[in-house]
Amino acid sequence: MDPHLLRTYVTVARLASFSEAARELGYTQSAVSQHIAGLEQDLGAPLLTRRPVRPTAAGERLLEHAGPLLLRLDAARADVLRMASAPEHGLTLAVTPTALGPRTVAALPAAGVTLRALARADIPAAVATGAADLGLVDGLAAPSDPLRLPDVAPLTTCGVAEEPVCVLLPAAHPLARRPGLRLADLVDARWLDAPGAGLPLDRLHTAVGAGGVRTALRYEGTDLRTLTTLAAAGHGLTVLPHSFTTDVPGAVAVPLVAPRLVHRTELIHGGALRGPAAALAQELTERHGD
Amino acid sequence: MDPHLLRTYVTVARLASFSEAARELGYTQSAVSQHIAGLEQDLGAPLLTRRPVRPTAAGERLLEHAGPLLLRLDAARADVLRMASAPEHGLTLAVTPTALGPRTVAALPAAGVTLRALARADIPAAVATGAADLGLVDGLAAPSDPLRLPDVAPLTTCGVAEEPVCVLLPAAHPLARRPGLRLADLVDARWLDAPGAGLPLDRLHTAVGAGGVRTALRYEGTDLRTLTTLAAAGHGLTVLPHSFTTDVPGAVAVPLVAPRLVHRTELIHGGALRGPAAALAQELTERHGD
DNA sequence: GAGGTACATCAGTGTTGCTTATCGACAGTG
DNA sequence: CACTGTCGATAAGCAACACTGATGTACCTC
Repeated sequence: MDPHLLRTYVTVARLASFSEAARELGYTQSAVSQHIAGLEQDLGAPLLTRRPVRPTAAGERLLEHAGPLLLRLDAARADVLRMASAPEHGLTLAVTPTALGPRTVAALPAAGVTLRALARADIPAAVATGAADLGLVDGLAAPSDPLRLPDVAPLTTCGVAEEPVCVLLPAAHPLARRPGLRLADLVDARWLDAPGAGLPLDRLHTAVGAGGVRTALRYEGTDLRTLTTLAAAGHGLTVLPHSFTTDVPGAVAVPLVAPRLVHRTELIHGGALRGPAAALAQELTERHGD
Repeated sequence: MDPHLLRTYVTVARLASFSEAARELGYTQSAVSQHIAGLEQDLGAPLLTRRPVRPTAAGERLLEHAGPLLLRLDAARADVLRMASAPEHGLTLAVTPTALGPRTVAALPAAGVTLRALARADIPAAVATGAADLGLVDGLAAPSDPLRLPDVAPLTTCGVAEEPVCVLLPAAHPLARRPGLRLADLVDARWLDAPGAGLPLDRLHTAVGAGGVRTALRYEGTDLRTLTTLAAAGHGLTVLPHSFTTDVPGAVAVPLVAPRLVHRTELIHGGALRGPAAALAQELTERHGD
């Protein structure tokens, strides 16, 4: 199970071609063929069907393992390398759109910051591999409850903010006048599924049961403005942290009172914080404590 | 970053000796020395001090990565190998002491089961590497909230039981007559820290703040009877699922009403369930649903 | 300072892992 | 139905690698 073999395996599976994978990896087609043969012999089972090239059942399973495995490997290498190298001057911050609340924005230093918006699931990986110095992830959680993050590497997380979550309803919605909403009131509603821009709905799923959250429209972009516009136009409900629900024309934000969920933002970083990253982390965490 | 090099690195670090590690791994001392040198050259930083042999700062960091990494690697190999081999007859179940509630015990088949009691953190690893067919892990969580498990491999989890948690108090304790307890009532109390037998206290930590849960006595065994005896004798409080708190002489169990936590048990398994493992998993999950 | 222990280094060698070259299987084409 | 191009498997050759065994060197003990 040499990582090199694993790497060629995943590229072969991705490209569905031995020769293409060889080109991409800088090997000859022969070498790739031998890699796969070696892996299959090592594991005692065929991993790919040939012609067309497609993973077998065992191959599918291996693919599920291989991604995180190679990611961790990269993360480990990057992490140790980072310790030896000098601290850079710039500061790169990996964030989700909804993780950048007003308080966080205020804490950013005046210059020298690069913001990198990523999907929620990619932020730990970015921090682990050193693509970002710090990460800000957000999500729904029970009050003072840590978020569930994929652990690609030994990372440190600490909460930096918690605020109420609101349901964004069109102004004309029958429930828009309510002071607070229970999720149970909304079993018949349709939701906006916007994994890139909004908050993930899976937390609502677990709270209300699998069938309870039905999605009306899926938005694959990362723009919050679009999301709120869609919500105002009645294409579906969405949940957002309170500070993101002010000034949305045509829509009303009603706090979600049950289940007791908060919008939680966590700062995540690798081992040793140095330079401007340390200062920002200090700034962000000192108020919240947690 | 060859896994072989990583493996010799961790054994050298563990044994604090090149020669000892060589003996354990079946290499010559020379080979081990070359492995470490290769790794250090690859990463561009010394990983170990010699005489005495001890990890450097970068080495410590690498150690944190190496364990999970090698574990995942083993898990991947075992998982794929399992798909190719025939299903065995026996059924091995990895459990924590408090995960085996009365309903779970009732569902076990009459014969052919091996129970393996492990530390909470080792159960995912055992299931991932195939040391056990199924795992039962428990812990404290918000109602209908999944547990936080270390992800060593792509595993499937599903809830099988939730029940109230109780605080076990000596019968003479001033709060023993209360119908229910809030964690806030217990800020002055001392706790039993029993990671092997009882439930982990870290969940209480997050609920009440870092300083709020102070431990009086640490018990490193895995025997629940000892734990309840210690609690009854006033050596500290402990939290247990309700069904484990009946018939404890000299102690009274009072439900914990705030924060809203339940004792949750989850079944965890690898990819494809076959043979008796599938039957048991079916039996355990069909009632609870989740 | 002699002896012992423990890690580093060097030379030698068998194995591995790659490349080039060739083959067989298959699909599209005239 | 042969012709041709593509794709993966296989064979042979060669260079690099990863071991072993022997030797070197630092440090600790007595």
